[in-house]
Amino acid sequence: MKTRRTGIQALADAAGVHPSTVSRALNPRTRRLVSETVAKRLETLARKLGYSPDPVAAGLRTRRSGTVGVLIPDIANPVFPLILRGIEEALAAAGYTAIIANTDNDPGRARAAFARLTARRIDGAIIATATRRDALIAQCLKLGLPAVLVNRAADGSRVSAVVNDDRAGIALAVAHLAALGHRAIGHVAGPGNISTGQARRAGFLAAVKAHGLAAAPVAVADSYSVAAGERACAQLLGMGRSISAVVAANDLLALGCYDELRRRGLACPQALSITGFNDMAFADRFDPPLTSVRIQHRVMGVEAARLLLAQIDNPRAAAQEIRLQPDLVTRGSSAAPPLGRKRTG
Amino acid sequence: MKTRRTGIQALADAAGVHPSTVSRALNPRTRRLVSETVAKRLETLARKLGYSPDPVAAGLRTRRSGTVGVLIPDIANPVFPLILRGIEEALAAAGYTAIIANTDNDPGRARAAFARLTARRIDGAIIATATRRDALIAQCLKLGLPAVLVNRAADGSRVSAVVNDDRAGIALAVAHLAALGHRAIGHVAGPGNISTGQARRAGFLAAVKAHGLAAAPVAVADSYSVAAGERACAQLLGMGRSISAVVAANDLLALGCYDELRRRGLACPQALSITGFNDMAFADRFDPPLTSVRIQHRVMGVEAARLLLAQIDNPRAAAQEIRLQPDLVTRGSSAAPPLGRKRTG
DNA sequence: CTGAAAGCGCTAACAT
DNA sequence: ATGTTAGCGCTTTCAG
Repeated sequence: MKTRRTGIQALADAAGVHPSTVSRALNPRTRRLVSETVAKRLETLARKLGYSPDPVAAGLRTRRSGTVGVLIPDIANPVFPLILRGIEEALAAAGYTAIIANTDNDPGRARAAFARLTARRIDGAIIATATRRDALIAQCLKLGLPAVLVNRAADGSRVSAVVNDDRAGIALAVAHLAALGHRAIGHVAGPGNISTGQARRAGFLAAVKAHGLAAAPVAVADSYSVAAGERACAQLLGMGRSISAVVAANDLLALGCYDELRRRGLACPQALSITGFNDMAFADRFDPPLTSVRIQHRVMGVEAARLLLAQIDNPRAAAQEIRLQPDLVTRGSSAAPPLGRKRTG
Repeated sequence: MKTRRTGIQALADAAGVHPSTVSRALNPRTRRLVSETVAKRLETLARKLGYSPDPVAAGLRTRRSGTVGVLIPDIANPVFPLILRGIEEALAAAGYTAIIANTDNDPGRARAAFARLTARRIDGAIIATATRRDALIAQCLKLGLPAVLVNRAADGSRVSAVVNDDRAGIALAVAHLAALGHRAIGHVAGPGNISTGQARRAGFLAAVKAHGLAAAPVAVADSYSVAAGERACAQLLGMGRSISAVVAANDLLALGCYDELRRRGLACPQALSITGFNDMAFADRFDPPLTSVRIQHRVMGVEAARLLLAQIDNPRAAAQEIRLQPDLVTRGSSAAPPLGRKRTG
């Protein structure tokens, strides 16, 4: 004996009007089509009967699901929960629901996740997994599905994106180290096929040059992970170049550097200074506390959601890029270089 | 001129059969109602035309959305992303999609989030936000909505839950400290209205008694956060009881203890040992590395999803509780007590 | 301003 | 084994 959920029909009966009138009255967009008195009455009645519209049924008709897909490379990376918060906040305020999918940095999983999302008729996608030339982006474009990239951009800006000013961020780190007296700085770069990896690397080289610093060796990590950071750091230190600091392209890579230093019995920051990027949660708790480029995680999410909603409203609007300014949080992992230039190779 | 998405009708036309035949052929559950030859043909055709069924439209008819709501208290707490992974994995394998909602530990937000989820016609809910007597649980019961609690349980087991064996976990921590020689141990407890807070506290007192240890002061934190841990730790140390170790009810609280110790100029573990609970990501990176009770995050999520799916299939099945066994990860925050009994109050 | 009627894409009785 | 016929709950022409 399941009591039938009160639908638009029940309301119409109770109010003695036609269902379509109810629909019009309760939908903000069409409310003005109905007389004020009736609208008011229906609203009261709706509250009394505990009526709530069914967005799914409505979506079948309007071809709008009120949902947005969010692709995240790795939810265990503490940067993303914060971005998510911003996204959900802005989306919820507009009556939208986020459907989150993890890709584990795996293009295959990403494709599968994306397929499930489109099957669910998402109205748009926020993509945090983008590589510089990403198949998913091409697909969104082809499908005419509104999409916004977050944190990472793609080559050729055919799609909107909210990113950090990576070059500026890295410049802050390099300037900080230079001010401490470092003259030879290395870089553990992120993957070259991801915009942040590429931009931070370019930013690093530019900053080093701007400060007139010495040889600046670079080792590229093959993913944003602690293990990859450790490997890249080993490679960097194995180049036989004397450096007194390492700028890592993100915090996980920086932690990998910690590990490699420990393995070699080198103290941070006494032997080598390390800086990270993202200022992830608990970065201040690490040993040593990590100097890192702080980004506006939450704002990034909020802006991405805004951009997407705007694009859903007006699909033909031009793509735009929002670039957020980071700042530097100085902590214990960076200090003046050892006095005698130290050979670390 | 948007090319109309190929629907079941288009397929039917192309194959020269009736739409319902297509439906039957493509739905695993009804596939056996249709002749093998036709089924095969339709499958091929579907692939060729790039047809994919619309679960939303189907759901309108079947009253099943294929979605599950997941309520998380705080996605920035690193325990939850890991649980989520397990949930999504198991759900995706069954063709279900998770819709995640953050409540920020706020009952008001929880209610709102829950309302949005039910409006979306979720088939069930996984609740990680439960207090011991939770309004949401009552509501699920009333609505007949399948629900499973994860990590936290509720009083009275009217609903299924997947939890840790908290008493066993705390017992491991106490046993470890006792083995190191600690005779006076304090506890920073979690909120009393959350099952984990209550169970770990009870487990602590039981373990202390079982080991024949001395007076065991307890301070209760009003939330699972670093700040609350710091306050509770201050309270604990202010009781004027001499203790040499603190068992914290979770890792964030343990970090709060770190802060309070630092404020007082007390070294951990030299002056006071600290243990946490959850073994959150990066606990091994803290200063000092945190001894913590490790829980089976991912398994917890997987089992919760399983339980929920079973309940969706058979809504009248009895509630059951799965209790997972934790173990202890020993790190630098716990050591033998100082030789002369130290007065910390 | 409101009612009537059609239909979004699919599934589920009920035929046949 | 397949076709017929409704209809899920809502929105949207089109009339009046």
